[in-house]
Amino acid sequence: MVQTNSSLPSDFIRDIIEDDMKTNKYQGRVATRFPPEPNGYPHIGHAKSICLNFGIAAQYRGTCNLRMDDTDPTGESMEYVNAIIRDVKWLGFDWEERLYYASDYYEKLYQYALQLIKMGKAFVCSLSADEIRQYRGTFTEPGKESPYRNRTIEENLDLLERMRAGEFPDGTHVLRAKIDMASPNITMRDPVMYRIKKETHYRTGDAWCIYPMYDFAHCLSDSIEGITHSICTLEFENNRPLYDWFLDELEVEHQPQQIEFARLNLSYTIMSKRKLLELVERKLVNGWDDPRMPTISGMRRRGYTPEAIRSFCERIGVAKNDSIVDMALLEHCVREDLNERAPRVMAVLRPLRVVIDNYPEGRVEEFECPYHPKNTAMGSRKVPFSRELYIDADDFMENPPKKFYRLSTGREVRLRYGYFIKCVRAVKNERTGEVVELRCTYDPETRSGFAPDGRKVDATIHWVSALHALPAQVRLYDRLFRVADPLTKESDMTLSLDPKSLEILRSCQVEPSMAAAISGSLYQFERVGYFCVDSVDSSDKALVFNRTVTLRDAWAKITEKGK
RNA sequence: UGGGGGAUCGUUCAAUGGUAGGACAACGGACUCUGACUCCGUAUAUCCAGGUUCGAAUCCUGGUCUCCCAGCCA
Repeated sequence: MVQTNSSLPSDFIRDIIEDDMKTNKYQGRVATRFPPEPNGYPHIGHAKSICLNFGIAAQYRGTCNLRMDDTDPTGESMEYVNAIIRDVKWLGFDWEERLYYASDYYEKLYQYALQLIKMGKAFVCSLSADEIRQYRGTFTEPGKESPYRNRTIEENLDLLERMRAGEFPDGTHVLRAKIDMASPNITMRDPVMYRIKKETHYRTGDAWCIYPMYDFAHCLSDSIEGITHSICTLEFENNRPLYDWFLDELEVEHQPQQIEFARLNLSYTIMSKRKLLELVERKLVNGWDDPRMPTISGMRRRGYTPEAIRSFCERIGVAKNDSIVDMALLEHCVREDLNERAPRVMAVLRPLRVVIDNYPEGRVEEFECPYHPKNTAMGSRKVPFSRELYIDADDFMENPPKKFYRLSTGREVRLRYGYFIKCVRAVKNERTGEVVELRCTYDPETRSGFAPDGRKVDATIHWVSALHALPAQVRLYDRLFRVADPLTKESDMTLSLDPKSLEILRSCQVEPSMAAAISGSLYQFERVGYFCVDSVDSSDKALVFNRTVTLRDAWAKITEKGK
């Protein structure tokens, strides 16, 4: 059972379900489904739907099916099916043996179509796609009936069979429901049920050359599976009368109800599968699992956890308002989870050499450093200390502003889990003026991290021993887009991509305990952020880390304000 | 323009005729061997105009804004 909070969530959909339970509408049964089309990788928006559907099923002791809504061979593939299966599983949900495919219902759906024809409720239309569009009318004008609308049942039956048999080329005929060309709801103006597509389907191969449309296939698939609450997004609200129409006309024994909620939008990213595909195909990102992508696989590679994503999906709630959730909330959920579970280690991203003049050459000490400041159960590791160290270049300033209380010439700081050191001199590159090395002294009395004379330091900084540290590459990931809503107006999203969304640091130094780091494992680099071992490019010989998310940074806010 | 939805702190979700509340963000403070975590505190909202009512975010009337629909996509 997946439940991040102790309190059960409540929302308008769960209210409907509780009403249905009270009135015994489905004999107390709750059955949902998550119905992705396998034409792209699932993203965080899908995660919202997954958590909703599986969450509801678990809460009401019902079931949730995983169903591939694969009614259009164009763009669908097994690669996507596998990605979907992997990601839903990874998120922590279980459909048991109920993995279904709309394509498995093709024969049943075809029989339903025949039935509709026999009832005089469907007909084969031989208008071109263009003509159908023209006949459909507009928002303000009613449509015109197709001249083929009154074909006899026998003729329709014959034509549909021949469509199925492959006698006609693409686009020459479609099967349409006979409803009402004057309906103010355009969805009801004799909608297309089947089209001819002589394309190989990734599962059914060439067995079919006619494929059912969403509106026809979806409601019947739900009915076949005994779905009680068919939860979908807002844009299908217009389709609900049609969803019901097929089920009513065919007098199916089980009639599910469709309920619509607002899809997730997240600031600083995009959720359109088409646009995401475009980023991948144009190589503007490094594949579907690029850590900057809002895909589940991208977030996994970035170091986000299923727990964090589930917690996020619970917190954002479920409603019918169009909204854009602040990315900061997702990041908060990630930090909240990682703060608890990530072992602390020290890593220096932009190394600045420090020489401790009064520390004996060749001497090495080891400090016992806990992996977590509050959870002692996480244990500790030994970190070597020697005369030459690296600290982060950010932790030294030659002319520090008032509120900077890290290292500067003449100032003393504490090395995390180590000694107090004082900077006596900054060595500069004569040409560039850049500080290339710090000469410091240490106070041997401060080994515990405290001074016996009670003096205090303003800052504690992280470090690694130059002799013992391991080289590593660190990839600094940030939000993909510079603007909160990259798809506004007709603007090209490409222009909003943030070129700084990935910065690769190739000369980082991490403490030696990281030699054993396992692929995908998560760490907090103390005072810097959360990082994970890249699951694709990292190896024992060449460590590669991805920045999952920065730590909250009060200092960054201060410097930001100064600007 | 016809039809279908939606409007509550900066953002998001609640309040189902009876004190407008939570989370994130922001700001201030405490604590701190992580400028982290944690803790405490502060400010900020009912789209507008009428009406019903002892009492309206909620009910009624009229407006305004906004999203979705004219794929042989889902």
